[in-house]
Amino acid sequence: MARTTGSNGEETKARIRSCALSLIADHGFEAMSMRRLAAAVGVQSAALYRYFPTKQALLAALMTGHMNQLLAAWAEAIPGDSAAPLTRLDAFARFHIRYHMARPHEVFIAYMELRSLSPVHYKAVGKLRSTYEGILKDILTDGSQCGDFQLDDVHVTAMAMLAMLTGVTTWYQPGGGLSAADVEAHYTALVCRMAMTDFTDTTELPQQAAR
Amino acid sequence: MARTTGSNGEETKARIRSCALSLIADHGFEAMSMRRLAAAVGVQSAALYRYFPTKQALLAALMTGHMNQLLAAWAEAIPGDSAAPLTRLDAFARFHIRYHMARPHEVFIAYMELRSLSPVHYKAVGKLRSTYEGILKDILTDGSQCGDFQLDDVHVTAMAMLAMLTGVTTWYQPGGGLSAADVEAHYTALVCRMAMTDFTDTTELPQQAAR
Amino acid sequence: MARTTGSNGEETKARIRSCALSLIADHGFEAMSMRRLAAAVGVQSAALYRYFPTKQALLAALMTGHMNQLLAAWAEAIPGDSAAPLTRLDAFARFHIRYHMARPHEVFIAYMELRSLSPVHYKAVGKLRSTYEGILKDILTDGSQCGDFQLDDVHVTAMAMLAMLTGVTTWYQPGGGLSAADVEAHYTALVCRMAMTDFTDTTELPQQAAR
Amino acid sequence: MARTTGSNGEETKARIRSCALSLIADHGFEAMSMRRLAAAVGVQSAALYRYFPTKQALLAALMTGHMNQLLAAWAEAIPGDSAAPLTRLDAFARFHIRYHMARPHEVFIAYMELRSLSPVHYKAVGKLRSTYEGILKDILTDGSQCGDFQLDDVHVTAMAMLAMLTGVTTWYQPGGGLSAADVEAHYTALVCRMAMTDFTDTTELPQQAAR
DNA sequence: AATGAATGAGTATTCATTCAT
DNA sequence: CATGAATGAATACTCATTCAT
Repeated sequence: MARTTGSNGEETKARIRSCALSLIADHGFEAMSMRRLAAAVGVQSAALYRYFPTKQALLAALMTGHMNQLLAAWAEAIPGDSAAPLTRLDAFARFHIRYHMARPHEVFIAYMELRSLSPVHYKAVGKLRSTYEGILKDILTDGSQCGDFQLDDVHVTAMAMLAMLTGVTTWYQPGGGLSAADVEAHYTALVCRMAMTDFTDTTELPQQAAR
Repeated sequence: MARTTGSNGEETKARIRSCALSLIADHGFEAMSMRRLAAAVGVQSAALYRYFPTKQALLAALMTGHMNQLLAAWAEAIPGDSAAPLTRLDAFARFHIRYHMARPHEVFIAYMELRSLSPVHYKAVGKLRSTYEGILKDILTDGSQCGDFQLDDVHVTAMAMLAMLTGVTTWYQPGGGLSAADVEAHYTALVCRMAMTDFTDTTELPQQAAR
Repeated sequence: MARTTGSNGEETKARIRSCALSLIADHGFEAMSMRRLAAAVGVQSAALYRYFPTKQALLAALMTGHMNQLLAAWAEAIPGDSAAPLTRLDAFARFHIRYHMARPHEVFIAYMELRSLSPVHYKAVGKLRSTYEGILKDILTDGSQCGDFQLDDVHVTAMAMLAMLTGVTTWYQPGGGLSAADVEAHYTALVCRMAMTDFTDTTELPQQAAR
Repeated sequence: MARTTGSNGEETKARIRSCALSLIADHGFEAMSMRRLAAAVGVQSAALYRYFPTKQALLAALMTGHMNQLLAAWAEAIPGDSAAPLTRLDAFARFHIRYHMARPHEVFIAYMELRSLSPVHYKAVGKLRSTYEGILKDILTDGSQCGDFQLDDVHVTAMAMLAMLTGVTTWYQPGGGLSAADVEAHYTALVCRMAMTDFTDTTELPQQAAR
């Protein structure tokens, strides 16, 4: 036999992508076999190679796809460079949390499977990641320069904020006592506190408090 | 050949542990083959099985070992429950950052390979993890109750802080412009800001700022 | 390489079966490695798993296949329940000897590798075996009831006859002084003697003779 | 450590033998690992090699041991060459059944694991086996010559009798409706019938019966 | 557009055996 | 007399991938 009647290339490709996301999120990229993926999609494994030349290419497609969509989504949601830094920071935090909580599979994979990428793809995804980090760093730099924020180090603060925000996917389970909106509000508040400055430098505080 | 002259069980076991840490950190647990591990240790793969009955058992030993050492190290470093919450929070943050920056392999594995654990081991490690999280939560709760901290939600804040602190291992490279002491200071400051309250509730700020 | 030009699934499967029969008969099931089997068939070991999911499944297929063919062959050769018991017994003995001498490999395996079967398969094969034993027991029972045979115990006699008849494969080598037809005649005669009764009960004879 | 206090060579050797008999009977020789055997005995596997230089040697020891004991036991039980052939046949049958039913493990192994023997050991065991078969053949020959038995072929008859008698171990389970004495009586009767002649040649009977 | 048949390299694990102690 | 540490070869089985159809 050959072509299954009624089969359609685009549809199959989309099914492969979504099945792969589930399987990788559940078992990890290395642990997902092309056979299992094919079974989930409902084709023979040989058919997968019509759409993605290698397993690596599939992972790369998933990850760059995710990063590109993330950047595109931000471009749409963007409040503009002209707004006040705190407004922009708040918007960024809300956007990030909301976007990530809605796509736990993609996010998990984007962070966990970086090491499974071949050097070439790793570099490409790294670039997209840097672009995204740049958005936050620009906001922090602007706020720092105009005096709205007081930060020890823009880079460190940005990395800390992103780790914190992205970390939500590792513990949040919908259906518990907290709504997604609650989480979004709490995390956004924490991010803003981290940037705001109206309190004495904390590196001295403990000693004071210990007095 | 049989027993190598001068070979010693305890030593071999330690070498297996440390080689496994490197290899898993670099390639992931699934991607580390027992053959490659044996080669790194300098024995035949069959020899590994004298020390760890399965690959799973090796991972579990590594992870529970790490968590137990972490808890033991804290118990030693502990400033006592009687100190002021902010002092204790500061101490916790510094301890966590310092401990984790010194053991990037263990930390990476402890967070990345949870899913590779079998259910039984997963549960065991989960318990140890909760114990550690409990330390921070207790500090936050105490600070909240005595009014030193003002927090929206102890659990959310604790999770956010831990993700942020632990995240340092994903980007920090010694030898850049930042010293480990700088990073420790910055992160500790951020943690304290997240707990301190002497500025208006940020959930309202953005709207104000957007005016 | 991939698919060999002109390769055909059914053919490969048949070749696997027949090579497996030879190898198991020669070395035993446990001692036959899938590698050696693959080499005998002329494929890579991985190819075997397209046809039989496990080594166990291959053994089970061989053994149930043998038993089913044996039962089918009898159903075809059957002289009918209406014939005289002695006629039927003679027919059974001839059939059994002839069938077994023609398939020494299958027979040897069917008796020797029972213990290598997993419990599930063991039970299935056991059922088929009982069905076959039932054929002989029915003949003996009928002959006993109509007085043609005089038997101490139908079950014991049936077991004894089957062990005797099947045992031929352990020593008979074609090309010696005895033809297969001779063996068939001799064994059939022995079976009939075991069932016939026109001589004094032998359990008393030795004592008499010993007098 | 070295010698376990109180350990004794002869005792250990005997324990190895008896544990090996159980394990081989249960799982087969190939499936019994020296490790499992050592565990059953309560020593390290290396210790086994003090008593048997290889796994093969252990099997050979078990099998030649069994055959030698069998022959020795017959020599003791022997009723003498002067008795009447039927008496001697009866005695042989009773002896064989009794001896074999009492040692199912040894018997099972002696018949099932012949193929696991290396050529050298196979030949040695084969010789002992032939000696034992010779006992029966002599009885049959004597009975044939003096006219007490009428046999088509001494060799075929002997083989048939031995297969039949030995087969008892494959189905008899003590504790059912049949006592060991019953089985002995039934089998002995069958053997005697096979040798006795006072009924028309059975090879012609079926045709008659089919009339 | 997809299948059915196959490959070759790899997996974790187990084996009988050895030898320094 | 026996152990503890190790070996080297083997085991059943799985993998990503290929290619004729």
